[in-house]
Amino acid sequence: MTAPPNGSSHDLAHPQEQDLDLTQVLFALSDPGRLEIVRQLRDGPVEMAQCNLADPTVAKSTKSHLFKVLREAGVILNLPKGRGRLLSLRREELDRRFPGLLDAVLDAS
Amino acid sequence: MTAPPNGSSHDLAHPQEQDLDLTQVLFALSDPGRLEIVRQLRDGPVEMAQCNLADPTVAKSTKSHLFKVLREAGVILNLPKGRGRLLSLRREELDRRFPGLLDAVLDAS
DNA sequence: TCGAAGGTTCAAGTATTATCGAACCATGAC
DNA sequence: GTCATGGTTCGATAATACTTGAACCTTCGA
Repeated sequence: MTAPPNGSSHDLAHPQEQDLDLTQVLFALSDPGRLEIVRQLRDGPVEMAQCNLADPTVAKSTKSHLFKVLREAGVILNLPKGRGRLLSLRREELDRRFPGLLDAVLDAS
Repeated sequence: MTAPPNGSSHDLAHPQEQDLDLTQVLFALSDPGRLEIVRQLRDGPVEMAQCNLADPTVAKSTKSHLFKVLREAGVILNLPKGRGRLLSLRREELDRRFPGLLDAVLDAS
């Protein structure tokens, strides 16, 4: 097969802005580990490999799961970049859909 | 025993403002049923007996549990009133502790 | 004092989530 | 190619959370 499947590259599913659900977003943010991740993305995209949790003992499959919950809730974007992945907050979409929510959470002590 | 235990009346525990935890609050709000309750308290205190869920089939013990989660997270106040209970949002405390959060959640579509 | 209304708590079963190792896949470096 | 790096997914198990009936408590009204 010489023809590449076109747009292959492990593409993960992201919900559309219109499908974002408030309770799902709140749930995604309601875990300390996931919240920690979100805070790290506050100032811009971060490569997953550089995105470390306070607890260094957590398995990589567990870490992957945390990202999955955030992605499926529509909180973050997880795109392929080189041999790794680039993570970013879906700020604009979240702000449009739930104005003030993300800032309130990020600003909270 | 003629002497009443003084301040008896089924007093439920409520966390202090300083002990409110963001992730716990977010978790409490991340359930559709609980969110529904919180919305009903938006415009002021409501007696529990008048606080009904969309789904009328839910058992009273289940309902009680929903209120418990909200209370233990510090989202609502649950005080005795007559033979029932009066529920209210802990608005001021939540606003002080997590500015903008409650409004963002309540205003969300 | 008795009964009914309104709620909490307990115990037990069910469902959902978290966690991890192992297997697997893609990319870039060589 | 081959190998190491970086991640995802799967399957299993542990931990949480949800749901409910039963038992119980308190308050109001008769």
